[in-house]
Amino acid sequence: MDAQRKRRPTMQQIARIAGVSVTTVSHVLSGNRPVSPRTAERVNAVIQRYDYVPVSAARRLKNGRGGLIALVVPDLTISYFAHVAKGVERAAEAAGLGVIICSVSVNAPRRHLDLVREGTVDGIVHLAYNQQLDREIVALSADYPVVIADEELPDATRIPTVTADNLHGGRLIGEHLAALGHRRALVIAGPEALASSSQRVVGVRELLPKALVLRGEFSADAGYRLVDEALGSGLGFTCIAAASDDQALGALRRLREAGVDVPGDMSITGFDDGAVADAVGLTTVRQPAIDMGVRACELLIERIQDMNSAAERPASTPVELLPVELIVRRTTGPVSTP
Amino acid sequence: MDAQRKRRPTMQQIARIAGVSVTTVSHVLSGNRPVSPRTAERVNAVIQRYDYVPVSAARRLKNGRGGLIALVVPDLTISYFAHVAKGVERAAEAAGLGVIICSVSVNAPRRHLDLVREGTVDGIVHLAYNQQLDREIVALSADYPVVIADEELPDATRIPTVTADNLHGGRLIGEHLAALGHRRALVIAGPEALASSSQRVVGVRELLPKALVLRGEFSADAGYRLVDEALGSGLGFTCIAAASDDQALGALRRLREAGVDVPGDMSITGFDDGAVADAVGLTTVRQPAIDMGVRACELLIERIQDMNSAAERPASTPVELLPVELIVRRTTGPVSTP
DNA sequence: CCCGATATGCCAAACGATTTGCACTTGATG
DNA sequence: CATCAAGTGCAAATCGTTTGGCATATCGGG
Repeated sequence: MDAQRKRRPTMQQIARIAGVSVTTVSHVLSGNRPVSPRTAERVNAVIQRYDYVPVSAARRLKNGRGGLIALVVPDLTISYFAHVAKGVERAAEAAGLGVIICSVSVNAPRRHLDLVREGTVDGIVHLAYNQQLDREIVALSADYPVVIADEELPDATRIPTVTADNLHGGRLIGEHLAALGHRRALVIAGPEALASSSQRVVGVRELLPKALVLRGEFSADAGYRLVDEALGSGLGFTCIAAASDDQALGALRRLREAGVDVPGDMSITGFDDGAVADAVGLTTVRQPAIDMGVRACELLIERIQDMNSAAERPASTPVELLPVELIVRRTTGPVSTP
Repeated sequence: MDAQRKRRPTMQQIARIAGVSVTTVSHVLSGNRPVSPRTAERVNAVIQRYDYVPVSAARRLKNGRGGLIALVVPDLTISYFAHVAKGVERAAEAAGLGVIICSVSVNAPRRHLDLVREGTVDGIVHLAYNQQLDREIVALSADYPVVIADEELPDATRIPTVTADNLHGGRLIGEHLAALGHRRALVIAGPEALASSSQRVVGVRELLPKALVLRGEFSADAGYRLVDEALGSGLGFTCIAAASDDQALGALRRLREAGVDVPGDMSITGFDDGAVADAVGLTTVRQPAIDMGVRACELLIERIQDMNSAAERPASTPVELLPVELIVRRTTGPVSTP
């Protein structure tokens, strides 16, 4: 029957049907030049009727931009990142932009950088995490709009950056534990190279100077393993401050296996306030994930405009810090006095 | 200083520098015509040196495809969906395709459908959830490559679909609870219109025919509210089978508040086996989220090829069912005999 | 009723890569 | 030496939209 595949109408055809020129149709769509209401209405009617959508590739090819930005995420299954993504989407939508999200692939970590090079997107928000990419990001940012979120890159003073106030977050944890009478703490930190983790540790130690620090990934497994180590070594401590909720979860599991009562015998805190924190009643620091996404997106939009207007770029951009908040739940309590 | 913005090289320039024609450069890239190894190497060297990446818009404009597919998700912050996304990405990468992810926006739910209409992507995997979009999806699928995942759409027999074996999952729950001696159950179902939820309920009731069914969203809040209702009405039951982990979580919270011991006084099960399930020790049914993503992506790739070769399309496509698995943890136990 | 101001529409040239038909140069093969 | 095949170049058309230059219609004021 219809061996003829239904073809999407082109702007030419829309113009012909509406009885105007392509120029006019284009201007109805873009609003770049005034069009009489009557004409506009007629054109719009035809567009509706034929469900016409302009081919984005043509537009992009012609004027370099396509109204699409990308968010690059290490791993979407980490709920914290997913929330940042939500924020980016919200802000982008408000600005009339589309957002696409890409996880950085293990096999081809640079693939997503090409998205901006090849012009599929106008700019990217990069959730830093993978240090191996840092240099490339910095290099890329010289020629294309890039914004860093969640992590402060060393030697990247010229890239707009937004992170949580990790230092203050650490202090909040420290104050809370100290106020409960704790003095000897085990701090489970993230990878050393990450500024966010280091800042948190610094904050905690301001209030608990004697804290012992162990490092590991942000995962639950790492938390489990490190607590296992610490217990094995017979180190004495009455509380654990983890650098992420996931680590805290792993720690909790290990403690449960060891028959340690939380918070009776041991207090424990996380960082992030993801969904699991609420589920298990974990005391933690809430990072404003959604807000972070929103701000990052806004910064990117500015950046795109700046680079396009060929304006002078400032020599350095301050890092924007977002406020954090202590959420007290059921895993922290007064130090036990046997 | 450098008021001159650095411009990305065009294929023309690459060709000139390498001392060949554009034709040759293009063929080196596409492999569409044999090129001598020596020439290819020289061209590739230049491409490397200048970090050349072809403008994707031009390619897409010329030959209609761009090697990019989209995954449309209701809400990425639901960890189950994030895992499906991971699977899609994995399969796409294996096929040399790029993946972009978009959450369906509340304000502009149809925005992402335009991604395929406007040709930004070659096809989409749609995680169904939002019934209001169902019709549009069905309509869209007539002209563009679309695959449905996770949910079976009514009247959509011509759209390739992959879901978990929800019926069997329900049976597993039912068997497990029945084997523990439970007879009177409260089933917390999802929205009625969703086939996945209905299937789960049917499965449970095969083994526990007397089960009482309440419906609500898949969220924790809904679980909390429904259990609250059930307790208030003084309905007698010894176990709760929720249609999602989140609902189960809400239910658990309400039970804790009511001082009901789990699993001593009440057993409870979820569905999904997301990260939280492990964290709180919830007995649940594991859906193969990642596998689902992989299969959906593979189906989409087939579909894209089929539609492109203008082949006859089969009148209907069978729904592909993925196996599920019961994961027993700490929230289920033998019925209490007072 | 005429004239300039303003609003609106049309034409055609880009944008950058792909692809096709044809011609040409090699080096190898019979 | 004739022939063939593979490798390569050239020029041109194409994809669909945008946009600057130019032509025309419409309107108010004098």
